[in-house]
Amino acid sequence: MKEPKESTIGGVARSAGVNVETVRYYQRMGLVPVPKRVYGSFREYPPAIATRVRFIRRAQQLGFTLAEVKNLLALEDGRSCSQARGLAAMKLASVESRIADLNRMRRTLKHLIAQCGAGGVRVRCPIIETLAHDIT
Amino acid sequence: MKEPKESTIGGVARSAGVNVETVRYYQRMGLVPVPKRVYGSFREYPPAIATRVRFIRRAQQLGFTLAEVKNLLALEDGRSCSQARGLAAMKLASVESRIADLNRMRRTLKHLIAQCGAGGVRVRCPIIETLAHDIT
DNA sequence: CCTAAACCCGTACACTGGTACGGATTCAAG
DNA sequence: CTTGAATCCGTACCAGTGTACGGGTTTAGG
Repeated sequence: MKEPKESTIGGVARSAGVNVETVRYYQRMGLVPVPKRVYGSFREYPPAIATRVRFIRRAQQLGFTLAEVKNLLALEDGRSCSQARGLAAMKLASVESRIADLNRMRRTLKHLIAQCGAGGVRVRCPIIETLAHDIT
Repeated sequence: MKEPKESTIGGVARSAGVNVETVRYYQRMGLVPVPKRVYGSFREYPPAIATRVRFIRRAQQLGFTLAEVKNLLALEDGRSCSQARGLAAMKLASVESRIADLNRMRRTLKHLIAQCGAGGVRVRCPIIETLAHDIT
């Protein structure tokens, strides 16, 4: 048994780049289903589960909490398309607002870096000065 | 004593829109200085501290952890401008990468919403279908 | 068939970012 | 001067997101 089989929890974890315990945690949180045991005692994980775990990680990296991810995932089991659409629209709005914030941050940082590079020796570093006051 | 004085921890908290305990927490974490007591027993908070707390909150909203914020704030005490510049450049890179991720998410969400609105009744909602597979 | 490696499951612990509490002290308005 | 609010400080607790551990079971390579 060199490496865990794809269809086991270990295979899922490896394939999604997370700890086995993390997968189990997501199961406890209701973010991924717990598959049935087949022929014995090990559970059989279909490929969709690894996909789902990867999705969860991506969403987290973008700043969504597990609770929010759970809502996103609920779309999958959702009855109505319009419900899903509404949820997606809300997510879109929050994503766009995040982007706007980050763009402001980005502009400021670029500005600061440019100033810092341009000006010769000053009494205070412009980055230092500005950060102390406002960065939006 | 209708409202706390500006120069007290309560004033700082109110002015920055956070809990007094949060300010104290930031002090423990070394994110804001603990001013000296003057004439007695209450500490005297200069306006810069409220400014700093507001900065911390803004940075947090943009997804920076307190540890990262601490690095940002270290610029203020930093010796060399070039050091500050390097740090700012790293932050800029991470901000830009976040923006790129979010833009991908945004495009996908928009696409999904459009599809959902356009197509009539389908077997499966396109949002649901797509989320299950990839959203990047 | 034997044995190491993986699974299973429950529980405990860890780290972040706070929030709450309680007793002692201090301030300031009436 | 009294009294209620605010400060100070230490400590304890909370939720979120995992990670570690330990003992029992199952699997599969040799």
